[in-house]
Amino acid sequence: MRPAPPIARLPRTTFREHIADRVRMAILSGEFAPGAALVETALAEQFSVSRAPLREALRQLIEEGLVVTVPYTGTHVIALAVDDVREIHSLRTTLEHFAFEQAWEQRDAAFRKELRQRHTALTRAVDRHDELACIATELELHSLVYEASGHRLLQRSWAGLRGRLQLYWAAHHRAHGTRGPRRDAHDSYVAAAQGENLATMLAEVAEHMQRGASKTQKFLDTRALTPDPAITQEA
Amino acid sequence: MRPAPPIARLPRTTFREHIADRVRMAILSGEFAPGAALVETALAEQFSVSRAPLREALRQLIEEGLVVTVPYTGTHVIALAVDDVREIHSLRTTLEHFAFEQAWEQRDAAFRKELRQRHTALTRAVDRHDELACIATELELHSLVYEASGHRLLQRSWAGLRGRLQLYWAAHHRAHGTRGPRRDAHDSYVAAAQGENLATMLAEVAEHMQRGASKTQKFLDTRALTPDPAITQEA
DNA sequence: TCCCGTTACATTGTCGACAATCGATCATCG
DNA sequence: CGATGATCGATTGTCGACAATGTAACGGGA
Repeated sequence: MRPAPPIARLPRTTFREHIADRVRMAILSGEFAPGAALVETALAEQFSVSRAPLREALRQLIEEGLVVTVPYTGTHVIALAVDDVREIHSLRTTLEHFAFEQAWEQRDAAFRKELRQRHTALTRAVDRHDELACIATELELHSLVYEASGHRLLQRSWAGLRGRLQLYWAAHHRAHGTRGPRRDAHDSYVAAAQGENLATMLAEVAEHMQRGASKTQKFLDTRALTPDPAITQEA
Repeated sequence: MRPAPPIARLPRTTFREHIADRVRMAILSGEFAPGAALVETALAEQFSVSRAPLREALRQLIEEGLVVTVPYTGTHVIALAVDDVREIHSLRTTLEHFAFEQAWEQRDAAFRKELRQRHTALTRAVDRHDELACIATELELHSLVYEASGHRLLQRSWAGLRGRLQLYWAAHHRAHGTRGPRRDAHDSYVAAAQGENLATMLAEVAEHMQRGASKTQKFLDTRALTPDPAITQEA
């Protein structure tokens, strides 16, 4: 019936979703630094909405693991601890292994094209020395395999991990000055993802994560990451 | 000062958490069947609270993936589709593999004792033909390795999976009459978990899940699971 | 009979105000 | 001077009412 516009949903109709996106972006970009207090009344006024939709947006971010709130006391952006970063890397390795196993046989021309496109976007961000774009494009590149897997539950788990990863990368960037990957850091990753040997790809993923973990460890040796252990995430 | 009661937190102080627990239990026990509409005003009156804390509780359940809500239209308990069940089994195999890898070296006497206790609880539930207790105790048994892994992020992913698994088992039970595992279904699982061969344990996990998946397939061949494809979960 | 516009109802979204609780500050007492 | 208790401010929790929206029933016309 329709001329088939690629609009799945009309523009966001509820404040809650819009605000959740805004606050999430503010947190992940570092505008709200880890450990910072998020006051509902202030945020509500800033976004020109009532506290009700703002609270629901915050509740969503709580479930995503980006903020924590203590009843009657306050809400804070989480401050990742050392163990959390280790957990991110280890679980991410497992999930991305699984994602490639699921997606391997479903790869097609569109997959390879999209892979190259996202890799190009990442490379350009590196060339531009645009750290924020580096984080975004690198996440996009790694997200592709999760999308290609067609595994919704896996994508859900990845989404929970992705937020923390972005949060950590942003913190790393602000603290360490630079964080982005070397220009050729993903060449072997992309090449393996287009190849025909799954085992090679899995090994590449493991090595890729290992590089990230060792860089993290080196970073952590110089400075502590969490100023206030009380704001850390809990189980 | 105190006689040291093991109270980490005083009794729940906010309605939101209490209500979230109540509604979640009602869904998982089948009191609110898959696809059923959850009306905020009705639930608010049922729990004798305002809609504000009830909505926040629902928002939490949405993030957990137990209910979906369409703006201005309605909220429904999700109805698992066939693919969802497959996804549950495949992702669960991956996560439980990873959990055993993480927990393997940390197993101690307390772990083995707890393992036997939970296995005994499950066996007794089977003997009692208490299907609800079967579901709960089997989940408890499998949860042990996630707890023992000490991996909070992994536990978070498992929590998201666990709810769906319980939901599916409950639906399976109501539809198929019986669902509980055979009395000896977990003997080899528990034995391997106490053994010294990690590879054996991982194989046992894979086989255990395979049994569940095949049982599911047999079940799905006889009757459809999702009456209304509109209420299914989305990415 | 079928189609379509209209209307009414049900449900969720949003708002502003008030209550409950927590943390810190300050006064008081030993 | 230190410790203890009360007070105050700040923040979140909760409430009831109203607005926006979607769905379905209803009625009119071809």
